Amino acid sequence: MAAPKPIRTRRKMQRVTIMDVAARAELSPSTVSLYFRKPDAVSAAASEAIARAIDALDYVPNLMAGGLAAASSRVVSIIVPSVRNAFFAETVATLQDELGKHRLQVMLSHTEYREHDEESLVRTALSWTPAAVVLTGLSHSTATRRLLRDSKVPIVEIWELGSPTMDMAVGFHHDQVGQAAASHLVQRGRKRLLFLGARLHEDRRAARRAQGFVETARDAPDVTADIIQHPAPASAEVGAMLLGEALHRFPNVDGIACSNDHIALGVIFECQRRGISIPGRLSVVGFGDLSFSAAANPSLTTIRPPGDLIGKEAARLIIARIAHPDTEPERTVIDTRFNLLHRQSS
Amino acid sequence: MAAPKPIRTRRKMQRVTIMDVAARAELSPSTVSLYFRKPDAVSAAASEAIARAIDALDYVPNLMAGGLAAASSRVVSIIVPSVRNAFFAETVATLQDELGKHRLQVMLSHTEYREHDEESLVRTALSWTPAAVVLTGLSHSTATRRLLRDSKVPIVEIWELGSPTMDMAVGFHHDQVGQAAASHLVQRGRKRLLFLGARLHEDRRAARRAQGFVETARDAPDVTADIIQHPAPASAEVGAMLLGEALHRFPNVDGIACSNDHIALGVIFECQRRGISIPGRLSVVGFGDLSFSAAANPSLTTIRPPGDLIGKEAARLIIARIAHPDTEPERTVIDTRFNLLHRQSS
DNA sequence: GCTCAAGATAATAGCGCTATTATGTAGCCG
DNA sequence: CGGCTACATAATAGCGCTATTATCTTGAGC
Repeated sequence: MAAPKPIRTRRKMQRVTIMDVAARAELSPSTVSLYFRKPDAVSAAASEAIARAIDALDYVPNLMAGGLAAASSRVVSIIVPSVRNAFFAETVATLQDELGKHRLQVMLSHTEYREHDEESLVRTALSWTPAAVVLTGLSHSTATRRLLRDSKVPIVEIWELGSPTMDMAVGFHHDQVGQAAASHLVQRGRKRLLFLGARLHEDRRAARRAQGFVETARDAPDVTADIIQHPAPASAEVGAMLLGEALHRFPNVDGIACSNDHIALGVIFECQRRGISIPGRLSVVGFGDLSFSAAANPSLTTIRPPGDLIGKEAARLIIARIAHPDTEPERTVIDTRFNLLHRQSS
Repeated sequence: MAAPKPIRTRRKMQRVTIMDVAARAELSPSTVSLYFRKPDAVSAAASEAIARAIDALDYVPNLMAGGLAAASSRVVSIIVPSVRNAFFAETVATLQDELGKHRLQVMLSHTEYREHDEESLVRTALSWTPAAVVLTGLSHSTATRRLLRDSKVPIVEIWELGSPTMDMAVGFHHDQVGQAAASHLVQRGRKRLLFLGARLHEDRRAARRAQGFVETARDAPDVTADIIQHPAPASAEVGAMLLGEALHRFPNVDGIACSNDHIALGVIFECQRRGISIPGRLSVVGFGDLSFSAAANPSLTTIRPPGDLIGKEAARLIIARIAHPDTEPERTVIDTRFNLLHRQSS
């Protein structure tokens, strides 16, 4: 019962491999591999021959093979609620730019604010043995935490600070944002305050800003504060609607903080239409310092979250961690703070 | 000279592999692999045993190993100028959502409007043997084209139509946008037209809109048209500045088209400050229909590019192509068109 | 001239999975 | 009840690269 030698017709890819390059350069595959990984270890003559061969053959390395062999990859997986949101877009873009300088690739996923989706996204992310994982916010399921912990991959949580942190974190305290807005309005002599918020049930960070706002406001003498919200995503139209509701329910409102500048812009537009003077009768504070905020009429007082800085710092932490894979990882928390930009609307 | 048998101490990863799962489920690795790739081919009993094993071991598949073995991956590489730009953010987000439904991952890269960077980005993209590559626009270097052609990977060019197309394309004609804006203003009886543009030297598509605008405008009797531009990225502030320059150089201007809504918003704000009536003395048309445009005061007439539709259609094409890898690929060009939204500003 | 270290290059054995082929096992037919 | 098919499972050989070790080449030092 002699086992017949099976003839395998494995699809022999026509792909140009490191072996082809080596053959053409009259060197071994090892040397070509070294050329990519540690160029300094290869002689000038060999380097040139390899470069010529690569060029002639139009060689494209196979990073999956490399990653498999090295049990690592230069992929950073980023999970944000949505890149449609200008805040996260800014951070993702900055991360992308900074990581790109170190030949790290960005793999992007959205939760669309559905937190329970995060686990499967993390699972897929880990399937690529990424160099790092970036998550938005601090609330993650137990399963997600376990997955990430077991993987031993560097983790950066962005855009929110508080407890507990998994590994590294870069962001700021959203309740402090609300506090800053409230303090500002109180300082301007406002007494009847409102927080106008969009999608607070899904956007935990906005909800924390709202909470910080009312708590601080209510600590001030003779000041009252409430929250008015709308379930739709933030837009100027929602802002206009919310102002209508605010005036209806609290006719003597004189200070408004908004969950972001889209809402605030809608408030400004609606006030123009209704002939309500800003900041004469009403002070308005936004959040975001979006592209239009400084140019608005009146220009919008707002709180600027440093989306770019968050991206930069997160990238810096990742790169530093990758550079020293052996040293005991250090838990790092970076508070980027935020800026209140006082303009005409308050 | 007997060769000593070398003892390899290859780092034996502690990673849970398909073999561990197989052992626990008392099945072969092949069957476990089949369970992932073709679940229907595995018996119910086996499936259950495998599922239990996966759960117990917290198995995370290694997609790099899988991709290497299968000579393919479920990664779609997307290259856009910048995700900071709301247009591309919208498309990227939609692509991400649609592709995600089919378990396709998005790898994202930015050119930052530096077209000569595209080649190296494409090169890296191809290193992942992606399922498809999505590029913005139609102008690519010869080397980029060759790389992509040789790779035989499905390609979708988005956000611009014209010649020549590499494989599939989804977008619209930007010169037609300019034409539509010009026709609209001419119809409204405007005679002294201007196109206000930001970063036209880098943003080819905006430049084509500008060109289409002046060409169409100048065909109309008694109508004159010019372009005023600024090298900075589009923002309301730049819009305000451009309006200042426009009034200075062409005091009798009565119709303005903008390279995007940020510019247009700046124009509106600046007109408010200067007491210039819109649309009484000046008609304004934007591009983009950004979040604030409908709520502006006056609401902004603008041309809406279907960023979400572009993403949806691109995803559809990719998914269709992947589903039929054998059939001869069909060159597809989808013209999504665009909408002129007539509002108060014109 | 010989030794030895440093610098280059090469040989080898996987990384964890999939595709392909092979084998086993019922179920059905005549 | 032998043979044949359909279905389920298993065995095997890579995919293209990297990490590790081994070997070869210089050139310095004495």
